[in-house]
Amino acid sequence: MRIGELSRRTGVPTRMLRYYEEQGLIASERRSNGYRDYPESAVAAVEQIRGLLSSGLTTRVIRLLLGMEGVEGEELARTCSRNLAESLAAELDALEAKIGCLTRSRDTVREFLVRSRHAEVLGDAHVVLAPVAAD
Amino acid sequence: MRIGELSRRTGVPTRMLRYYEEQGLIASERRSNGYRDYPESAVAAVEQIRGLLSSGLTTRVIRLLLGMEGVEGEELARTCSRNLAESLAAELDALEAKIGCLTRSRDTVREFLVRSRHAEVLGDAHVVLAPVAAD
DNA sequence: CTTGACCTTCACATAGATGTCAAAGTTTAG
DNA sequence: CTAAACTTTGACATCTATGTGAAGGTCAAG
Repeated sequence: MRIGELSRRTGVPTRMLRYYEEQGLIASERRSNGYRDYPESAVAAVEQIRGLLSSGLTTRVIRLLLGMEGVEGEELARTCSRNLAESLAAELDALEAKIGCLTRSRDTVREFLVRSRHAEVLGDAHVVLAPVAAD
Repeated sequence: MRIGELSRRTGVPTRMLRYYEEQGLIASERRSNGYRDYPESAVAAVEQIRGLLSSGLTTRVIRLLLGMEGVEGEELARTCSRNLAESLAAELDALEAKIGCLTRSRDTVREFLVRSRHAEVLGDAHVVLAPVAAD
């Protein structure tokens, strides 16, 4: 698909799609006329990138992460140097920290809303999932 | 404590501590000479702020979140307008999305490292916590 | 053939968090 | 008293992701 469609389907401006490509986060073929051509899978890829960016990861780190999806067996041992492994271990710790931090805040917000007399605004999922101990 | 100590204990530059105050994220008393004076609790507060910032939240949202910690009962009903509740519900969804996204990436990285012959770089926690199905 | 909706690259501007430095007051050690 | 180590405010720079617009090529519909 061309960039316009990818943009429509993901809600991401074309400007950003080109930027992500420049940063090595997504790839595209070129048609004879120079237009970019994306595979169907680009939609999911872009959505993931957006999620990670909005979670505070930089394009550099995201490139790192994307670089190791789908790598297996022989390939894996070859491409994963000791040094890369250490970088990744550090990133792993950073990810855990972020997850913990966001989770605590999520619980705070959820609880606040439940107790606020405005629980109506909560999607059904929340009220059911959080059997808050009675006051 | 004064700003220098808070900075040393949190690893956050004084420049940033003043910025967080300007953004309404932390508060401080002033000594007779004009120096800022922070309570012990500021250390934890700053650490939380750092975590949230590194997770992609803006100071605006963080201010929102911090504004509702420790609010209870009567106070709560009064301060939580319908409108605020809706903002918070939206933030809650955004938080869930980020958590999901980061969690998926964390699992990818962890699994990658486990399979990479470089599991040594993993803190003990990981290997134990993730009983990965054997190949 | 022209118009409108695409696409290309390139450049410049903005916003938010952060770095860095300057000028000046305060406090403590020597 | 003076020097060193704090503190204050304020200005200006930087980085990253993003907005915006210009100048021009491509293509399908009329």
